[in-house]
Amino acid sequence: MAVRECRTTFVSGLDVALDVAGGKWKGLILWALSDGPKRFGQLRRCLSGVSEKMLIQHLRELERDEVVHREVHQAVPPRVDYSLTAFGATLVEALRPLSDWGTEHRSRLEAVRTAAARPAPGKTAAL
Amino acid sequence: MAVRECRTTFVSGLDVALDVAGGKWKGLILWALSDGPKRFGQLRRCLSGVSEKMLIQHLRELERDEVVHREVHQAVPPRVDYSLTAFGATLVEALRPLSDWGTEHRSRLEAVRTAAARPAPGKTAAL
DNA sequence: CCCGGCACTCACCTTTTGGTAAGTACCCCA
DNA sequence: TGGGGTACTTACCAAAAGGTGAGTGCCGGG
Repeated sequence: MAVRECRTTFVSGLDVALDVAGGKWKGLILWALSDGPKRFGQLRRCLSGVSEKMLIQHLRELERDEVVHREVHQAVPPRVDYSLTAFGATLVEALRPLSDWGTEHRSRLEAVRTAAARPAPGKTAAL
Repeated sequence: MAVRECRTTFVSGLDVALDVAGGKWKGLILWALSDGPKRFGQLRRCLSGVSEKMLIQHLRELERDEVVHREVHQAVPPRVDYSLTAFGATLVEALRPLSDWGTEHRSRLEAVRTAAARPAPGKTAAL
């Protein structure tokens, strides 16, 4: 009830976006698909380390959110193609600055965290 | 070993950035501080719903990553000011497009998810 | 004199997230 | 005949993230 200490408007935009793109593998999936449509098995091989369960789960969520399109080809061995929708492409674009930021500052962050992890390196921590 | 099915370069930029800004309240904290320095209690009131534990934990991580600055004023009632560093400001900028995207498409996403949540609205789901 | 606010810290618990491993149904190839 | 590839589903588990509530020391106000 105070005079307004802080801005509360907006706020949630980030939550919304991270709810869509915030899974462990979603960025990778989006990125892989921004290179062109891929089949399920292709994606699995691209995202080395991902389990089938997580890959499908994330793909289902991305499909529900209409950022990826799933197309089933009725064929002898099952064949499913995943691709970015136009909407998905806007998300990838919105993600890019953040990705660039991370790429640009990765080494700085690593250094800073390493330094923070060991309390007494050699010099006395002045304070 | 294949001819290269997909791009694996980069990738991690997003992971790095989300590791810094990806907590439940970090976006809110960053946003609140981008409006100007705040005291601990002020932040707590701004981010209604946050527990003290999470607020401190996130602030400590942001401080370690050098995106926020913590300044203790030796005073009769303890007084601590938190502010964005210049580095933190670059992160806020990188976050903005994503926040804008979320704000812009929130209602679309809500609609799509509501529709996906109820399998049979009125029409028989053919299949 | 006790209560509340300041800025925390700590122990414990629940929820969410991600991972493992197995099974399904079908087909081709050796 | 059976092993591998296709695209999944399911049950169970572990780890991480987040939340609750209490305690700390010091002070001013009612």
